Amino acid sequence: MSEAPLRAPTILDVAREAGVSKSTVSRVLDERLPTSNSETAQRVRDVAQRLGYRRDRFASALRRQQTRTIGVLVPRLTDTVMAMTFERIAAACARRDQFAIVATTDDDPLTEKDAVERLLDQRVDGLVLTTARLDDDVTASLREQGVPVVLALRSDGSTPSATGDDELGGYLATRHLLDLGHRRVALVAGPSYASSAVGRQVGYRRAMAEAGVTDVDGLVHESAFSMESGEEVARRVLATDERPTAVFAVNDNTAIGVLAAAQALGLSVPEDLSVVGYNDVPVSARLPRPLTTVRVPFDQIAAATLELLDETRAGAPARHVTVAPTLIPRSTSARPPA
Amino acid sequence: MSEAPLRAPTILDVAREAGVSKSTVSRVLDERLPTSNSETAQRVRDVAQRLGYRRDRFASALRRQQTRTIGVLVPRLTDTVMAMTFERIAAACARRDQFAIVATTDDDPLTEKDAVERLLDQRVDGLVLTTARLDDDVTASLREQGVPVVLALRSDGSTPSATGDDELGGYLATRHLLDLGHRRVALVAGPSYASSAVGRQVGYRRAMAEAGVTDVDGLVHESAFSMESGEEVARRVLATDERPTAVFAVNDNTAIGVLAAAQALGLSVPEDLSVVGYNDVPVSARLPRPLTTVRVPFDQIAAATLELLDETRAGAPARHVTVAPTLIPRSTSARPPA
DNA sequence: AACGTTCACGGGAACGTTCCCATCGTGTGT
DNA sequence: ACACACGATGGGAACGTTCCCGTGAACGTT
Repeated sequence: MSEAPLRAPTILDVAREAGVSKSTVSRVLDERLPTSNSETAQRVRDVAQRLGYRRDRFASALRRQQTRTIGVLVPRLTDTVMAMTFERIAAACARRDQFAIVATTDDDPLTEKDAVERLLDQRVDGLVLTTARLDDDVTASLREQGVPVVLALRSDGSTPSATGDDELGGYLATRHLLDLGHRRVALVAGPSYASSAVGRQVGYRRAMAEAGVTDVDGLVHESAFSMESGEEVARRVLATDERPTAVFAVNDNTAIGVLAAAQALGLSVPEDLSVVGYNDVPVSARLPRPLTTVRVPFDQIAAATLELLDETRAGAPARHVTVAPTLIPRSTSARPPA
Repeated sequence: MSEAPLRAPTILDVAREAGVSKSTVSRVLDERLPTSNSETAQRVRDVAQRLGYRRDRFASALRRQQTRTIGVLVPRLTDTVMAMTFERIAAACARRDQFAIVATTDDDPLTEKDAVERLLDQRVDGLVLTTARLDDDVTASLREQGVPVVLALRSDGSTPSATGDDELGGYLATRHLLDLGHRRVALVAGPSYASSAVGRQVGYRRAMAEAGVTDVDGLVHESAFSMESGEEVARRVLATDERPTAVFAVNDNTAIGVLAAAQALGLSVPEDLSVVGYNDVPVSARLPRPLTTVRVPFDQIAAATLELLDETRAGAPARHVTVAPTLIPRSTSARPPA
């Protein structure tokens, strides 16, 4: 039998109770102004606290014309990389008293259009896209509408972006395999519309060239980012006569697919085949055979993303932040068979 | 050099352009009213479309006193089960012109308090909790505040809830192993504060009792829901003399941990040990040894959740919806060693 | 033809906040 | 003692929408 308060207390209730005007309350409670410690301010804060006042962000947003909410677009949240990225962005938002909302595109341009609309309907102050395609134009159309946009994880060359250094990561992964003595190192590459996949491939090629392996085209196999396609591609690649002794997969999902294919073909890892993934998603460390992979500092990317968004809103020129990944050697990489 | 419109068009712009009053525009565009096809209505809609009018949900929410936004609380999004659940809830929301926002608790009561506050700050119309503990009181305190709350995936006995039939699922999983001829079937149970874990254990015990295995207490081992704790528990359990020939793990993560432990101990699956998981997260089908598991219809749960939220808002008495899971046999379960 | 009923429409207040501006009291310098 | 500046305060308009209510036109009934 709790008596629910019929109406949430407003700034007027606080004002009346504290014996000041609503303007004063508004000023005291304005988080953007320097906090005053005058007697009045103290009293107002006390009263607000006591009444359980909480600002109506809708009234506030209506007047201020900004919502302190940013929208994040991801292909899907069941992709752990995307879930991690969003989680970190949301946490970074919380720290700066903002809020992050998310919508999924399912990698489909039509769904993406729709998702963008739904985020804009929420009147977000800015948009973070993790879905950028090199062949895409959503960012252009958004910029035309005056919506601040920043890319995370991927870049498109023009829009401000915060990404891992994919070329370095690709280089490190490949170099690790080369250092173990492998020469026939295959790349299960990602789709060419994703800058991250392209970058990793560039790193791979650089490492291979450095090691004197010049003819790599036959070793590079495009795939999607998924486990399914990783498995499918690997089944083909590993069935050939000139089977590679190691595979660098564009991400952990793909690597897991490769591992499944190896298992199915009766190859043991790492004795017959070394595998390196990318991203270090949580499951990677817990696979029956813990996966050698490249760890990306997602929280640095998240933090940078929000800073870039601020800059963009302030009209600064586009800037590109990249953070360095590190190789995490585990049990799926070893010397090649003799 | 695109000339960004300085100001988004408002209802007044539409009214002026269409030669009617703002009231009329508001009525025509009110999605809750039956859509009129009068000439005026047509014209207003055309103009709105042409000007690119989009309703300011902040002004709207301020006046209507409801936001068409619901808040979802999950432990973490990197848990694929939670990501799936949220994705389905968000999709169901989109279908009914609502929006779902999410906050994470990291399974920590303090963080949870904070997350709830942040969702309430967003003035959500209702809250969905996937974090309910049987020993908890957040729901009570929320109800006192007059916030509509429903539970998903877990229940607490009193709050309205939409869950899978965990007892049935536990029964199916265990029965599957028993039918294969196993008798020493261990349960890596989940934490006792989660109704889902408790339900699965009840189902397990029922199946075991039916099969005439009476003394199961020594076969039940509590764990958290994580891969880590699955591995840790399994390392202990599988090292004993009276080693079980099969393990039913409370969820897929735990099962993956069990698989890792088996690998580490040199046991091959399913020859030496059968393993069954729960939830059928995407990775399960793609493990080197695809995991036998129990599939939960998450979209039915999501849809039911939103219906329950409506009911709760309307003041209906608490109702509990459970949906039936199905067993998905894959490669980690087989007859016990002879 | 007078009347009541229905309906579409418009004016204006309200939602809760912010912010511009005017007012007032205090302190400072001359 | 006076002019002036400055800081704290309060009144009121504004943000864009919804919704109550009043007006008048159209229609049907007697």
